[in-house]
Amino acid sequence: MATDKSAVKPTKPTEAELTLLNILWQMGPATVRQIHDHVSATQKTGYTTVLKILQIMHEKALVIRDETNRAHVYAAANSEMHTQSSLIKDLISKAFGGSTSKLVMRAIDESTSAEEIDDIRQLLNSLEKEF
Amino acid sequence: MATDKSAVKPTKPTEAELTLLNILWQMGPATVRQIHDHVSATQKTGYTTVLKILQIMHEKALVIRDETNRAHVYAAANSEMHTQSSLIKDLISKAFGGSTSKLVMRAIDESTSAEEIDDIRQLLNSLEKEF
DNA sequence: CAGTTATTACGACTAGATTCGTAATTTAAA
DNA sequence: TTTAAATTACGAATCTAGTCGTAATAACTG
Repeated sequence: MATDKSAVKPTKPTEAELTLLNILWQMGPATVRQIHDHVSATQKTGYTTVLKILQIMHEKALVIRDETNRAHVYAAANSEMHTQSSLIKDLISKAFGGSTSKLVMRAIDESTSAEEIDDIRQLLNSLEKEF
Repeated sequence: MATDKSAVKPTKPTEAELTLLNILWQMGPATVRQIHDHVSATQKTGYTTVLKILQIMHEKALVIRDETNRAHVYAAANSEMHTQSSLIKDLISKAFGGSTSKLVMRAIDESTSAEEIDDIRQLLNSLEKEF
């Protein structure tokens, strides 16, 4: 599988990358220091580890960075919504035979709160699809 | 309580492993030859590659195998439903902040067919009795 | 300016995933 | 029984992810 740098096809983030993206979506643009401080609250990860992953994410175009100042400022290249859609489509195709309804059936179980089910119902109602 | 090899927590299947699991769920128990023939229809993967992955999956307890005959017969250790639930829960926690409704919102878009949306509506309706 | 500190760059190392070639083994056939 | 074919076992090679140490660089302080 060739890695063509010119073909900027959106890469699927790895687990560590997704962790950092979640932080960036929450914080907005941030320096490595800020991101590391944030991630350190829950994990014991070295500063240079976070830096390295952000550099790789930059090569993959998962993040953009502002190099104006000494401390580069990183930001997610794509919106949380866009990335979530991409991830869920990937899972639907690889584990649910392309069936969205099958996925929803598996997603909802006894641990799903009544509030969440209500939210889903409202979403369905708002979809006035013509039959 | 010590870690018992027979009670190892099922690991998350990798992508290649998920491909083989999909085949096993569809075909039922099968030999390496049968599995390879099936996978060869869409990919050009060597016989020993499939064999090796199945052996690793066996070590991980993702599959069970019957060694009675010369050609071992492999079968998925867990049901498709169980594995799907596990995968979707993993994604919900890592990319959707634990919110099932958020996932469902992202899963449904313009490419979702009216039939699928209808299936989801019926699922929601069947849940209504429980509340 | 010199020394300290903060940050980035570079590369090494481990672990897991994926690939497949070759050897060993078993079964079947001639 | 000897040969051929099919299958499993083993291990090497490559690739990606994740980890972090150390060097280089830039900025700040006195």
